[in-house]
Amino acid sequence: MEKPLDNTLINKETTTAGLQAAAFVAKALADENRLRIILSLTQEKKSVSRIVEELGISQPLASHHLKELKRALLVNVERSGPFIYYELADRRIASILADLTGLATDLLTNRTAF
Amino acid sequence: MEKPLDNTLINKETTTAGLQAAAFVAKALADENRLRIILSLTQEKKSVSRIVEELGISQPLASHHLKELKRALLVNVERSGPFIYYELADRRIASILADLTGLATDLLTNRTAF
DNA sequence: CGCACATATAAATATATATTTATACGATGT
DNA sequence: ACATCGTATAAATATATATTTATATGTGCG
Repeated sequence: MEKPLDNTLINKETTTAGLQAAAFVAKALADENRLRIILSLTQEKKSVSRIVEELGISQPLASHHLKELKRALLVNVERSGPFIYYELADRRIASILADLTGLATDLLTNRTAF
Repeated sequence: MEKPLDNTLINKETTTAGLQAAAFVAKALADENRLRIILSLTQEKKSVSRIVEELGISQPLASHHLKELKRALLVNVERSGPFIYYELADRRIASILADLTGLATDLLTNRTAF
């Protein structure tokens, strides 16, 4: 009997598909307003109007960025009466954002690990 | 005596500057070719021609993406004779790429943590 | 010096993306 | 049914970015 391949043990990040997926998601992270939305959704699920007032951006702009986040599968959407609530689709999103912010902050202040 | 503020204890990712920095770096991650370069540089520092042959992209294209990575402070550059070597500027870059790829792969295959 | 190689830059093009303004859609209450 | 609120979509514009092709710069060697 041959040992069956276990996909979870094949380095995901080495594959073309993996990097393609990563780039796809990274594009959704490559905008400050979307990062602000993600950070805001870290606390709890929120309606569009709530996000609009918290971030101080126009409603269509918020709507557009939420659409992008949804396209990248980073948020889930749920309707409740007239409100539409957005929530993060995965806990790791907040964690990756924190890591990214830590790295970026250090890079921009000359503090590097190597 | 007042307790002095310790910046390392103020959540970096909550500040506007932090998110700005994160978006700036995320932009550099938002391209598959650049992610392939980063992944390739995870192993060791490499010359442009080496990257070109490993990735199978044109030399000017590699040069352009390397310039972007440098602009985002993700790589350091070093000249040795006619060769120019690029290396990752920080160990966390590879780790964040791995996390991102893991998340993205799971999102695109419907496997979510929440 | 002149040639070959490694890399960068320039120019041209195509495509994508962010933002604003205006409008449409959908749900609720009267 | 109508008015209103919450949200989405459309259209217009501006800006950025990826890629290709052509050319320049820089280094080392005969």
